[in-house]
Amino acid sequence: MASNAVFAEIAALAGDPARAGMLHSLMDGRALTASELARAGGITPQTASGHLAKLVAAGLLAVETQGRHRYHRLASPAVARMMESIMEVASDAASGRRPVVVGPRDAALRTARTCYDHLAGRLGVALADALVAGGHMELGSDAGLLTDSGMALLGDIGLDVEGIFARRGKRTGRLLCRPCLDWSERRPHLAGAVGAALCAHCFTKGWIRRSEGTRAVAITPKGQQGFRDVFGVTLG
Amino acid sequence: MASNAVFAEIAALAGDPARAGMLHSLMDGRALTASELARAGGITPQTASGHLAKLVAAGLLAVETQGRHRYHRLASPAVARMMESIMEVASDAASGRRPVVVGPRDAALRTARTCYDHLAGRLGVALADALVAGGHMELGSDAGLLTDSGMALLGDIGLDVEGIFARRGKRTGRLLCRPCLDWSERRPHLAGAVGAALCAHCFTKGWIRRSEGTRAVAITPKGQQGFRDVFGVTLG
DNA sequence: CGGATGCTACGGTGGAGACCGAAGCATCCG
DNA sequence: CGGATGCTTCGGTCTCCACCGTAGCATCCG
Repeated sequence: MASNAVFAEIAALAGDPARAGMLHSLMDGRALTASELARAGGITPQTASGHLAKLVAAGLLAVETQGRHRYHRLASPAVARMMESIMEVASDAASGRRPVVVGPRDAALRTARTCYDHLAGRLGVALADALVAGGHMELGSDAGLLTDSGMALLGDIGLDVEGIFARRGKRTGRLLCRPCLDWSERRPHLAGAVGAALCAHCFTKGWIRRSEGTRAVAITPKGQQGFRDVFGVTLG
Repeated sequence: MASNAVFAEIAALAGDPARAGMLHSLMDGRALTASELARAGGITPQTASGHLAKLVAAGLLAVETQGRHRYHRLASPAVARMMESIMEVASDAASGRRPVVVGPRDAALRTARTCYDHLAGRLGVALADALVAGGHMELGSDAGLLTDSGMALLGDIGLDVEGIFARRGKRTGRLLCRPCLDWSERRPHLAGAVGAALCAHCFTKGWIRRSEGTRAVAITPKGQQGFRDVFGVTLG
């Protein structure tokens, strides 16, 4: 089968430490310049340039030139899903070998971070738990479902729920949640179209703010209040 | 982050052509001997032995010794999901470059095959379509949902629907479908716990039969009738 | 226009690992 | 017991590719 060669090629591209580091740093959905990615991969710009050319040629990354900068981002949600699924296996492997030692530097990441286009970490898991507990969502290992009350709740805080379904859900209404295993909490959180919309909404409402040069996000005072009032979620 | 190294290691393991071939041949969920896998990877047994040792050590494969044979299988559904997601990206990449040339040898595979633990190919897609058309299932890009009538339908043909939920769906009932993009049809089909149960049921009922040494499955005359009567699905 | 910055192209070096042949160990069978 | 089969270990070869230094091209800025 010819598809086997392409499969191996894609996996091998993700399998180099430097490239993996670059891809990893793009998992928050933003676009970064070649220099920033070189730093993320721990290599010189000229080496990174070669790697980035390969990744773009293979369709893993999309690139956009802006002046003398070249901004790279993940080419599609499919690439992000691939990364997530590899992380899941890697997480299983790592936990099987060692009792999961993580440094204190990861504290911010563990509290709240973006995972491509949705929220992860303790915040992401807590939100998912709250939605389930409140009867707003059902979440299994393979799929998630937004209930009528969940649709109403998200509509109340100003989310354009119908718009999400119109854009992404071609053949049905109201589901389109997707569980995404959290590597730090080892519990599913809310991904998919609904997760992405909720995350974007938190940014525009000023509930969370990106931290410089990391996937971690900071919860603003306004966010503390919002998460408590709407979802009953309080994070230390 | 230390997790980055593990990530790269896992991806690199999948990124070698020989190992990719072996993993690919295990995607039907069966367990194969080291010799069979060597043939699948196009390498000698002694080379395969080294590869398999690495894959087992990394937790991608599980191994069971039976006499002088060592049977290897995918270690978990997570590994299968990882493979699928890489295939999805590879499929995107390949289709973007070439107009997708597939040989006639793949005809059987395109008609019906197993995808780890569920059905794929024209049969898999047709079943998913039929379930959606009949109002038995809703299927979005991120998730799927079995409706009440779908539960009844599967119960009628003798599927232990409640048992599935008891075993796999810890926190909810009735969803647990998962869409899985079909690389030949480029359409979602039915995966997840429900897809696995349906596939297993088709085997035990004698509707489909494995072909020797391939992921393709043959539809028996009994199956032709069953698929037509229950789902209204007819395949050439 | 001239210097600084961001990125890419080229050439050479070094190391990792995929591969096989030969040989050794366990298991099955007559 | 002795030959055959399945699998693994060891040693050596060879190819591939990640890496960087140097240099060149485009863009921005004073």
